[in-house]
Amino acid sequence: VQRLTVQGQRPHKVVALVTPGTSLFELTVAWEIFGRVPKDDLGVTLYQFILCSATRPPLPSDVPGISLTDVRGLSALRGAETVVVPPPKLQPPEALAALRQAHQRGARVISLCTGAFVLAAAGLLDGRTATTHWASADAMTENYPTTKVDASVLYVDDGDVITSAGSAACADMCLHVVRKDYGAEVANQVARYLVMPPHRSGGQAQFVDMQPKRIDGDDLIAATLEWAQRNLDKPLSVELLAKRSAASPRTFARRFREATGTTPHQWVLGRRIMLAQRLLETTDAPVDDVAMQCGLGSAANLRLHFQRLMSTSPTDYRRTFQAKAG
DNA sequence: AGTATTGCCCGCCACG
DNA sequence: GGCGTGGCGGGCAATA
Repeated sequence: VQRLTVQGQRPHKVVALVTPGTSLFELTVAWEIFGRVPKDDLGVTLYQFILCSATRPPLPSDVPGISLTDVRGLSALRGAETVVVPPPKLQPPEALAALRQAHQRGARVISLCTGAFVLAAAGLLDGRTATTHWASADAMTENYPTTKVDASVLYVDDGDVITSAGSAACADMCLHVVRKDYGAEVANQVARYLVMPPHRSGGQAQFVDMQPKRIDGDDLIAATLEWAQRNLDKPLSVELLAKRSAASPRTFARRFREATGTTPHQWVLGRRIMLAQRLLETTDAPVDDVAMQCGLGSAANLRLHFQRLMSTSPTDYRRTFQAKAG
């Protein structure tokens, strides 16, 4: 099915399917990331965000005293490019039918937390991999045996259907969607504005991507990044990285920015500081040694960048961390 | 802390 | 003419 989004056609229409008792936390996370923040260079919003329901407003939410008033009917799903489904788990049959119809028409459907049960009830998760809140993972496996439930990840991207795990993971997933729609740079801007990490630290696979990997040159960049990550102590000039990616420095820098949202040098710098953090936390190595091991050359240089990115000095960072740990 | 030098990066343009 | 690439140079951040 062809995605309805056309390059350059803005804003992308996001419709949240709500019901009495809708969970405000997840709904407002989606609203912040899609509805409020993303803007292009001219300050124009990149998403249009509206609510619709099978029930006429006002709809009570899960928070006492707060209800939803500006809610349209199910027909609003007809123009949706993306449908957002927050908890609770249950929706009336006509909502399920409308959801199914929107999906068949080509809309992307994304669920937040236990909203995945609504997708499952509509049959959208049959034979697919999905995730939901860990506390409900067993219930989902029992009720929908053809769905493979992976409770260990933040979200599962199956292309036209994306599911996210509990509460805060919704933010990671929504950010992932922004990245897919408008690129890493816009996503990073949103993350920075909301003061959340652009991608959770840790490095291990925290989301499952069922989409076929792109086969173009981005794989070469990815491989180079991985290599650079493991060799942070060595000099990592743009020229060197470009050579490893079999591209000219200029082209490499361009592709790099498209893929990561930053420049090569800034990315390397960020990784080096992350490594310094780890070394400061887990070893007693002198600051000079830490600086050498993460490729920053000298303690003075490490201090400079550490201060700028972390707003503390390396020794202070180590002290507070060790005080907490010990 | 101040200075010199290196290297980055981004706009611009030519080329295929 | 559109599109992606590669090279150049000015301005400036990063390093020595």
